[in-house]
Amino acid sequence: MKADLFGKVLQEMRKERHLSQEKLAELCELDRTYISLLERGLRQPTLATLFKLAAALEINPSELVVRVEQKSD
Amino acid sequence: MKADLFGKVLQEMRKERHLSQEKLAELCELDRTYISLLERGLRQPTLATLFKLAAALEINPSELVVRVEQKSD
DNA sequence: TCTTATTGCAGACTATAGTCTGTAGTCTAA
DNA sequence: TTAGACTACAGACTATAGTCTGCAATAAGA
Repeated sequence: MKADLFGKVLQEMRKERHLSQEKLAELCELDRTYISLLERGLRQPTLATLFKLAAALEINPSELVVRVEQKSD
Repeated sequence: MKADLFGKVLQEMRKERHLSQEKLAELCELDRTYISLLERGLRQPTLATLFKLAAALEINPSELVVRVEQKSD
């Protein structure tokens, strides 16, 4: 699994929902700069963080993972 | 998301495959004691670790997450 | 018994997830 | 020009993921 795939998925999902990094961070109670790190592939979320992000994006956590898998092909 | 759900799923999947913690650890290049910590809900894997575990269990990472979601209900 | 396989668990450690503060760059609208 | 919204990024920090070593407990089989 390439390190930056999740970041790309996260950014796509966030932009589709017209959310700023700051607004997303607020929704999932994470730091704004950490969202930036995730999107740039400089951090890997834990499973608990994945669930928080998915909830904020109103998507199933597993669906987020599916999108990462699809990018792996 | 309750902290120990993933651990239960992991243990179920491992036992279905008749793998010891040690063998699973070897397959995904993680420490045996860490598998134990995961199964007991004392650690949360990162996304990268989730992918490693799924590969060792010969299952899609997203399918692992689906099982955690199902336990959340 | 004894041995082997398996797992829990403690303790000390290293690597990285996640926070906090601040600065600078870009873009858009007034 | 300037002000506001957005983001990249640096640095120093705290919390937790993940490793390593070793010991104790249990169960199953010779």
